Amino acid sequence: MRNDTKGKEAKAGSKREALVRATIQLVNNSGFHATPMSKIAKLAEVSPGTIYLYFENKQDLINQVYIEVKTAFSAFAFKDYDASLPVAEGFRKIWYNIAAFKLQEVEEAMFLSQCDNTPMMDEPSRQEGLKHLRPLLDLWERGQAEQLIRQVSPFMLYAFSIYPIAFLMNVQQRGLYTITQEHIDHAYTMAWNSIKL
Amino acid sequence: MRNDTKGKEAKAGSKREALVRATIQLVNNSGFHATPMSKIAKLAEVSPGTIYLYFENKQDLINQVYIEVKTAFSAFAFKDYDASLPVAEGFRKIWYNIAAFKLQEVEEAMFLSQCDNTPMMDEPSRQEGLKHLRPLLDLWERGQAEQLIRQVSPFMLYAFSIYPIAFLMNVQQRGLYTITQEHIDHAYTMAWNSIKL
DNA sequence: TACAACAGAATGAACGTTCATTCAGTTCGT
DNA sequence: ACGAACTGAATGAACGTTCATTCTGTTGTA
Repeated sequence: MRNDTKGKEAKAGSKREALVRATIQLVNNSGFHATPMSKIAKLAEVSPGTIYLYFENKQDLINQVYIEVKTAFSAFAFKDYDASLPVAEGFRKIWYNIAAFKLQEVEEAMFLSQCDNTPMMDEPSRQEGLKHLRPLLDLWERGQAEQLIRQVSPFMLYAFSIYPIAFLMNVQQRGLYTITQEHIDHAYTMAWNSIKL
Repeated sequence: MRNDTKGKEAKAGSKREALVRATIQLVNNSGFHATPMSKIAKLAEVSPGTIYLYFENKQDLINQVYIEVKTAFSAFAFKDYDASLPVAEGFRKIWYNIAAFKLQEVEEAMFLSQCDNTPMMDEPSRQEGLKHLRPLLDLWERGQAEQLIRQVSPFMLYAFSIYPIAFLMNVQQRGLYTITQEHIDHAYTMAWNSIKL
């Protein structure tokens, strides 16, 4: 009768899922305030009114999508990571994970990048999203204690080792540049050189 | 109609100038699509209709402001720079200039950062703004020829040495972090370490 | 008087959100 | 087993508001 392609889980969440996907896609192409709810509804093949069954309003929609994507990002970033790894190896693992996320899950990564660089997100949600980075901060602290990593603020470490990946993803997405595995390896070296002692 | 070669520019241009300033300030706080023309007019102490004497429409307003700010940025970035300088010294000069711009002219820098990270700017204007970086690209090329700088794409060099500054400016602006001269010197070392051979 | 700069009200399109209604599926009395 | 009663997800037209842009009249100046 209905979509039997998946189990019962597909039924309850299907509309909401479609809305989340549509939101990510449209916000990427036009930005938050330039994408009307009507367009999101249309792309999700759902009536405008249905959005309000799952989300309080437009801001709540964005906030929920942001948290969801950020959570997926963190899961990806710390996959196979183990806090008992030596600092250099742990960082390498996390860095490559993040790079893989940004280059494979482009839609989600672009969405995060836009949320993090514009006033469309409210501060509480932004703070919420920041929490997920804890393991990386801990790793850095340990690296500093062991004299392997520069004694500078985590903001600085992030700015020079992680943030650049977002830029590369952006230019690649605009078609100005194509990133190969070799580029990624170079990028990793540059990232590590900037933060290592 | 504008650009009168007479000396009355201060008066003739005063409304336009006020509009440009107001646009920068409001777009920084709320983003492009969330700032109505009426608010821009109010902050500039001008009537909404008057905007259309100086700008074709909202998009044209943003484009013009973008180009103007980008031009100011470039002038700042290459102040006292001389292409005959040794590579390392030339890069240091430009890097410190850019850092100074981002930390002194916060409003303008934030505006650029937002334009460069969202779909609010159309591609032609973006290309136009990119041209101004030529001298830096030339410097990097020379550095690569002299085996001083890694053999990677300028995008990569930019991502790791310049782009991070924008991140630091952003967190400082959000009040999460305060940047001192010492931080800047550390940041410069990190930037240089990431791109040098 | 003539003309450009300007103000502010007016306009119409587009938006976020609501709500009366429909519809598919489940429950329950028989 | 069967259909009437019920449930809540889903719809989409409609509403009030906001916005970019235009229109009309006023002011200042030569």
